[in-house]
Amino acid sequence: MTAARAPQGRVVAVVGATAAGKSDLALALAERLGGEVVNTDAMQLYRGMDIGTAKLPVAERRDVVHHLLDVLEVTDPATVAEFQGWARSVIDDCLRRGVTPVLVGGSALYTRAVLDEFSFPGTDPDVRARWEHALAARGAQQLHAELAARDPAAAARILPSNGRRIVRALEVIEITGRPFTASLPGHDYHYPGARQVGVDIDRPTLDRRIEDRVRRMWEAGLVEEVRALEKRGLREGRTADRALGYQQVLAFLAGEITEAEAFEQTVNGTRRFARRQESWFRKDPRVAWVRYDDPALVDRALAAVQ
RNA sequence: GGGCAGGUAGCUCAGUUGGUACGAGCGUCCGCCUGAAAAGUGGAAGGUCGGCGGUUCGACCCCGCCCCUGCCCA
Repeated sequence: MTAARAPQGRVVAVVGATAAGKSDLALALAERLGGEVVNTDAMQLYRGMDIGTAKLPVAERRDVVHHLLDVLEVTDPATVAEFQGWARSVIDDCLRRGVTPVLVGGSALYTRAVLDEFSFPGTDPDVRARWEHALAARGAQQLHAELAARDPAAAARILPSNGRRIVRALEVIEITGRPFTASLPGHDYHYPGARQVGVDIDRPTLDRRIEDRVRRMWEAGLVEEVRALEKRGLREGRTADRALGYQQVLAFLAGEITEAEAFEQTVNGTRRFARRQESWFRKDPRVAWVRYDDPALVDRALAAVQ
């Protein structure tokens, strides 16, 4: 898992906000480079979650090989650490074959975990469960105080209200016996030949495209898709049931909100998500940005990854 | 034409028996993020309190007129 052992070769990643046009650009780049697409989207990992995740239909993949789509059941939890392993073996295999892997996906943490030097301290279900119960029973403030006693540095960086991060910090400290690193590592590529292209799009246009896309999802039968997945255990999922669109349709099917509210909440939630994605990708100085509506989009992107 | 209710942040609304608007949610903007990340989190910026006049030391809150919205009666 060290940089020295990573096979040499070009690795391309297409990043940016949802609905900006990443999938199309990645497909075009893969065609031009004779490469293969590698999904880095947490939700497109799920089998059956097609409409709501805007997964590129097989018929539109133009004979380009796509990896890491449909590898999980909706009842399976998705985790970054596990994904990192899968993605790296796919990428390493591509590189050994002399093929350029083209990563695409909106999950920024997943992309970075694969592309950068990023190692995870491990996990222990029992330890985790114990801290989660402690969180439920005592509250985030109390646990934060406990974290402060064991690891002042981590406590200083994690807000007292952020229960999830507090639990993970306590878990890591307990299983490793060492302090928890509460901040992200620097921008060091695990793959020396890595290049990132970002699709740049203005907010008003993006907001419009998001609403249009969600409307098309509804017309394409998102509600039916969710109903079918519900029978396969979507509700019991740890990760899949949180996906935008799915989460809202589940609430609608449970009678908690109306269908119109589910639609609206999906649009708004997706817009908020897009903003989070942008703030994440924007701060990575290695990303070369290309305008979504540039007539020479593909050529410019190609030039940026040479 | 008359009556009633209302016109406070981009939106939906709180609020002050007259003393510098404690505003809230949503939205917007900015940020954080190491095994749930389409998740989880923090902060900031926004208001001549419909308009004009009057009363008052002082009005968003009182009075008058006007404008706008909704409902009711003619």
